[in-house]
Amino acid sequence: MNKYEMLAELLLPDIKNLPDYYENLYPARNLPEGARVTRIAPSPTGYLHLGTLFAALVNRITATSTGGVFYTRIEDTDKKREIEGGIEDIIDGLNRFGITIDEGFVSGTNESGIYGPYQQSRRAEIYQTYVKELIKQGLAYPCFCTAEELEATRNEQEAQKLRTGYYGKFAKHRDITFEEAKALIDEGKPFVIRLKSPGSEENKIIFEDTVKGKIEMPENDEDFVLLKSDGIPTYHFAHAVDDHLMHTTHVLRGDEWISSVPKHIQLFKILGFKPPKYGHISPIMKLDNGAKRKISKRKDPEAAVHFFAEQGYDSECVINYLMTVAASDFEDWRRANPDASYKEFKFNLKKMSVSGALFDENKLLDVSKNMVAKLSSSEVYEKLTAWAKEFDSEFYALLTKNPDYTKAVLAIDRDVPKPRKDIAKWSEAKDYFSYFYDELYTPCYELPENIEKADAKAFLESYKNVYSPEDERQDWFDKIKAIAPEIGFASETKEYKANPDNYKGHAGDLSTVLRIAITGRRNTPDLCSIMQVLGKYECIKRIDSAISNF
RNA sequence: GGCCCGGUGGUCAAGAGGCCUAAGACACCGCCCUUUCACGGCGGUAACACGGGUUCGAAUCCCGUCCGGGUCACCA
Repeated sequence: MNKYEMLAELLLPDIKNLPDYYENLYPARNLPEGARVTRIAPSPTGYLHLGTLFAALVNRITATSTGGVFYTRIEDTDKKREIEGGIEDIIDGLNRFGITIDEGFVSGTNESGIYGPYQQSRRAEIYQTYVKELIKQGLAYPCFCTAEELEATRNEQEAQKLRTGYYGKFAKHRDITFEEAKALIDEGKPFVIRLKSPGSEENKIIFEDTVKGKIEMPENDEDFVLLKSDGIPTYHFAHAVDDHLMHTTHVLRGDEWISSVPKHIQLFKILGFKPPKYGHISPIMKLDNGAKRKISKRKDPEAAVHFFAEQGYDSECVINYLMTVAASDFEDWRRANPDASYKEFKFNLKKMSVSGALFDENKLLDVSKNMVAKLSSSEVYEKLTAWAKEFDSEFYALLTKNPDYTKAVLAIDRDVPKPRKDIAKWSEAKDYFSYFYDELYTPCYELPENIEKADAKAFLESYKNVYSPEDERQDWFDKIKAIAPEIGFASETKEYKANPDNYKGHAGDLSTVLRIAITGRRNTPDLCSIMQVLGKYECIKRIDSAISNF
C-alpha cells in the first residue's frame, strides 16, 4: 500500500466497494438515439417555487419531445435546511401541474426506477466509494481547517485584494502527509475531503451551453469540498456522481449554476466520466421599484406555486403561460394548434430566452382567459366548484346549493362557437357572477350620463308590462325596440347615428338601462339569457326596485 | 471587487451583414361589425443602451463605456 492508499483507508475505513461495483449496478439506459435523459434535483427546503416548476417544465418537455426520460432526485444533503413534508410538497406540486415524472420520486414519497436510491442522503456510501478512489490516486485529501481559519484566510485575501478561496498556497492541507493526518484524526479533529485541483486559473475552459451558447471561463483551481465532515457530499460532487450513474444526458438548471460549471467539468474529467450537456435557464424576474430582479421566495407571493392555486389559476393555464416564456415560438405554435396539448410542442432549447423574463401577469391572464373560454360549462362547473371548495367555502356552498341553477348560470355565452372570454381565474368568479346570487348581489343604480332618470323609469314601466320570461332573443329585443319611440329613442342604432339630434338615444341605450336594473352593471353576458336564468319573479322584483331607486 | 452572462417598444419577443422604412403577442388607445353584452376584424402610440471601429452596407461582427443579472460556503 502506498501513502495515498493508506490515507484512503485511514479516512474511509468502512468503504469496501470499488467504483466498478456501481458502474455495473447502474448500466447504460437502453434508449433510442437522440433521446434525452433529464432531471430535476430539488432540495426539500421549502414549498414548490415558481423557478423549480419552470425548470421542471423545461426538463420534462425536453425529455418528452425526444422520447427520453425525466426523473427526479432529491438533494437533501443539507440537513439543517430541510423541512418536514418538503419532498411531498414539491413532487405532488409538480404532479398537480401536470408534470409527470417517469422515474425517481414519482408521487408523494413513492420512488421507482432502477437507478436509485433517488435521494442523496441514502447514497452516502456511493459517494464515499468514489471519493476513496480519488484519495487513493492522490486527487483528494483531508482538510482540517476550522470555519475560523477559513474565515481568516478569506479576510487576508480580501485585504490583499486577492481572489478568495481555498486554492494554491492558501490550500493549507493540500500536501498533508499520512502521518500528519493520522495525528489529527487521533486527536479527534473533524475534517472534510477536498479535491486536489489540477487546474490553473491561467487556463481557459470552453463549453457549449445548450441555451446560452459558447461560454469561456477560467479553469477551476479551487480545492473545493467534496465530502463534508459528516461524510455527506456537497452539491458539486453529488451532481457529478449521480448524473453519471443515472445517465443524465442534459443538465438543465437555473443559471445561478453557471459559475460552477468549471468545477463540474473538472470533476467529470477527473472521475473519468463523460460530462453531460449543460443548459442554463434564466430565472423568472420581477419588477421591483423599477428594477428587474429574480423572483424571490421571501418577498414575492407568486414565487410560491401555491399562490396560483389560491388565485384560482388553472394549472394548465399556468403551464401554458410558462411555455410562452420558455419557448419564443410557442405562441405561434399555439395559434396553429389551438386544441393540442402543450406536450405535443416540439421544444427546442435554442429557442429559449437567454436573458431572464419578467413575470407578466397580464399575459398569464390572457392565456388563462383564452383557455377558460374553451372549456364547456360542465368543465367550468367542475373546476370552479373544486376551487371554491378548497379556498372559499362560502362561495362553494352557494354554488352547490342548486347545481342546476349554477350550471345554467355558467352556460350563458359559453357552450357556443364563439364563447365569451371573461374569466381568467376562479377567484374572479364570485364577483363576476354575484348578481345571480341574492346573498352576493348589491344593486347599483347608476345610469350612464346620457340617460335621464325619468326616461329610464318610463322605459322600465313600459317594459314591465310586455316582459315575458319565455322570450327568446329576437322577441326580447323587439320589445325593447318597440318601446323606444314612445319615449323618444330610436329603435335602430343606424337611425340614431344618422340623426343623433332627433333622438335621446337608441334601443341599445335602453338595453343598458335594463341591464343595470337587473344586474347592477353595464357589462355582463347576454342579458336575455341572464333574465331567463334569473326567472320572472326575480326580474320583476329587480325592475320594480330599479324604478323606485333611479 | 474578481469571474461569468445579458441589454430590440410598458412587458414577452422575431431578428444569424443588405429582405429592417425592425415581425408578432400582451397591455393601452381609436375605429368597424353588431338587436344588448361579448366575440371578431381593422388601425394607432411605442424599441435596436451609448461611443468608437470593421464593411460599399450593422439591430446583427469587434472594442470600450454605462446599465442590469448571477456567482465567489462544510447551501443547494
